[in-house]
Amino acid sequence: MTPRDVPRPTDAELAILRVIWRLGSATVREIHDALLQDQPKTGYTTVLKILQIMTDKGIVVRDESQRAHVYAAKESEQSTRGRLVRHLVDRAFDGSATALVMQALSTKKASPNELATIRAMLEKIEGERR
Amino acid sequence: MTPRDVPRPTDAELAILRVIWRLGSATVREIHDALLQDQPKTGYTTVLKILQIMTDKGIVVRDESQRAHVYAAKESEQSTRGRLVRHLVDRAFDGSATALVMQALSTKKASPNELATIRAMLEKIEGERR
DNA sequence: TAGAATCAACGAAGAGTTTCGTAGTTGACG
DNA sequence: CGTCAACTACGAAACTCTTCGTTGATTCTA
Repeated sequence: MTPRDVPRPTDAELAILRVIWRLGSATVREIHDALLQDQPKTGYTTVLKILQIMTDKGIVVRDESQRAHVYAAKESEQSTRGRLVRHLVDRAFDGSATALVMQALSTKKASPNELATIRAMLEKIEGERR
Repeated sequence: MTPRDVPRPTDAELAILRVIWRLGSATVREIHDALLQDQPKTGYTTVLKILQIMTDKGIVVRDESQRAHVYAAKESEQSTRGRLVRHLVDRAFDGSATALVMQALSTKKASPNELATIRAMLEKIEGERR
């Protein structure tokens, strides 16, 4: 029940997770095909193996009712992203999420639209504060 | 000259790097002592070994003029943080730094002071845009 | 129904990470 | 000058990650 015991996904696992999140759930074949659209050519059995490992780790759940097993993510994309951010903040930003935000803002240029989104988020937070 | 060939630091390497950044430069003994202040008890030779590996990787440079070698970071904290953020953005946020900013803002509560800092950064970016 | 295609499972190899014990060297000091 | 402390170097062990070949079972199809 606690998402704490789900380990952070590795890079290869995260690439697979992103496909699953996008599709909702998927078979090995579907994931493999989706990954082929991107740069790296990953073998079918490699994807299968990683999914089996992820099942052992509890990162995904497997529906075996069909011959082609269907995999789904156990944790939401939002929640996983949160854990990854928290880990980076702790490892490299002395626990300061603000420092990471500053870094991210200065690194990449955001569109006016995105800036407005961030601004709205700031106001929402400030609104909750008072 | 290009910072591109410097690999991203691993977790253990990053812990050491943070000490070096804080002190400017340091010997193995100084780093080891500093790390003992934190939770994990790491052996002296472990720290030494990782520093040797980091030297091979080009993450740090070593001054061997003294018996106790003095290590310094090759890349600034700012620059390394930038690379770590970029990596996470690419891996987990579809390349959208804004999405990561939103995630970081919603995850952690920032103080009014920090919010003001972020707001100032936003205005600076918007100022540059026009 | 026989052969082809598809699938999961398994094992193993190779690379990278982290840990630390041991050995050998250098310098300080009584 | 001999001993002790501090230091670097080396290598190995344990572990994880990633990759893929092989095997055997199931399903499709000509």
